[in-house]
Amino acid sequence: MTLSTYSKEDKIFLAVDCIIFGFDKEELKILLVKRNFEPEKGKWSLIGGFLKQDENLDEAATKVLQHLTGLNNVYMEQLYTFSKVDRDPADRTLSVAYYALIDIAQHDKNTLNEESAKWFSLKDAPTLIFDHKRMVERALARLRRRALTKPIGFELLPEKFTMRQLQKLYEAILDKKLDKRNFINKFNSLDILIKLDEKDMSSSKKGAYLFQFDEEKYNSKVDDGFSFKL
Amino acid sequence: MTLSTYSKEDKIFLAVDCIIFGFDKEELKILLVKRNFEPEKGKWSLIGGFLKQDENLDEAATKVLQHLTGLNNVYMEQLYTFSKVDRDPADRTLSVAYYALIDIAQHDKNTLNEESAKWFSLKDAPTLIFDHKRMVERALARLRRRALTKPIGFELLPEKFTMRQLQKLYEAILDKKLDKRNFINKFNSLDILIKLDEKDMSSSKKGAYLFQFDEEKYNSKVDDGFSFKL
DNA sequence: TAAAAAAAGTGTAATTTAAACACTTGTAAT
DNA sequence: ATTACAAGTGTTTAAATTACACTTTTTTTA
Repeated sequence: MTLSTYSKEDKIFLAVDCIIFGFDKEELKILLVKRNFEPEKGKWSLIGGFLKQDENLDEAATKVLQHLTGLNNVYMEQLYTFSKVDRDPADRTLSVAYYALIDIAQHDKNTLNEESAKWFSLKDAPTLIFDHKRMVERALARLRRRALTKPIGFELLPEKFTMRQLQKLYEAILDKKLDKRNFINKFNSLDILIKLDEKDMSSSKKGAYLFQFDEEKYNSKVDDGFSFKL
Repeated sequence: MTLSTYSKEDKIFLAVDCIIFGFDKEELKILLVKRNFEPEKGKWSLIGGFLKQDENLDEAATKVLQHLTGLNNVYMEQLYTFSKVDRDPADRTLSVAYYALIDIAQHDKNTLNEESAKWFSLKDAPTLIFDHKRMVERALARLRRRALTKPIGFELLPEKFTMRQLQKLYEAILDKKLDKRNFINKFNSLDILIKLDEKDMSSSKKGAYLFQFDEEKYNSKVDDGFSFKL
């Protein structure tokens, strides 16, 4: 076994691109950047980076996220690897797409200085470079499936949220109206939320109770065979 | 835009590895090969190959499958990209895993000469090189999910099959016993099978009617909003 | 200060879907 | 003619999902 074991094979550039989802009151948004290098400089793009020889993909994606948002501990999942030969006109490059869910509010403070990054609602996002549009579509499809089977919605909300906010979130993800009572009954039956004594007064005179995801309880229920299913 | 646009970035070897599933009467099997090059020469491995500069991943995976099984038009799906830095001791290599479903019977004829390839039932598969075991686990998990929401089971069966064979297949995939009547009722209600006038006499004196997947009907139902759900 | 407005909060009945369950039929072998 | 073996076939019960409307709380305004 020598250093040249695979020396007859091709080596290829590997990019990591992130679809960063946020949620803002009523709708899903994605975070895009104005590309500041060629090719396609100045066009809107997913945020990305290249994979280094000495890091794995999760690390590369984490780095990209950390760099743009200043956030660590972000929910993140590998999505798909895009490999069309001419997807990047500059050079042969594969891209491994990741998607991430962040609490848009937490992020806002940090990013205001980032001139080149901007949140777009999914509906009116600009034209994206390369195959990034396909990446977003695939990410959205994955998010929809995942949201029904894993409690990942909370990643998009502040730690404390009202049932109404939670419902609006799911309505945005699934792109359909849900029945208020059925939604609440469903979540109550799952029994993974903590009802706080605090109320959110920002959206009504009466105020709405705040809830929190009880991750510990969720985990122990999972250990006992429970599985989240909306 | 010059040829050296990305010249400061690293290039990396990219492998494609295939988890090939087959079904043999009662159980799921995977096709493995004895690796005939270093490192780990002589050990059991998934079948794989390297990605060339001028092909995309699907093409590379198709080539791998075609080469080993002699089959074209195989059901195949990209699974996940494995990137641990030291996953291949010989050199830094990423591997994009694909899984494929083939009719084991169709394949048998072609592969008998292939000395180094062998079918193993999932339970008693040998130790695999690198991270191939994880790949198989992930493929199996994906197959289980997929089989419940897409009519892909048929890819593992001959064109004509009995309801009992179909049931055994799903039992193998899901690793649990199913009720005969409920299973048949379910498939009948989906209304995507053609009942033939032929019988299979190989497993009983009475003989069992053969069925066929009606792909055309399925597709047109999908166009009308139908979705397969077992 | 009574009425209107605005969002929060709450339960039940109807429908649909999934699960449990056992006997009869047809044919070859003895 | 009897036995053995897998094929084939419906109904009942339970569980999950869906549809649906009024009351509460508090502020604003007439």
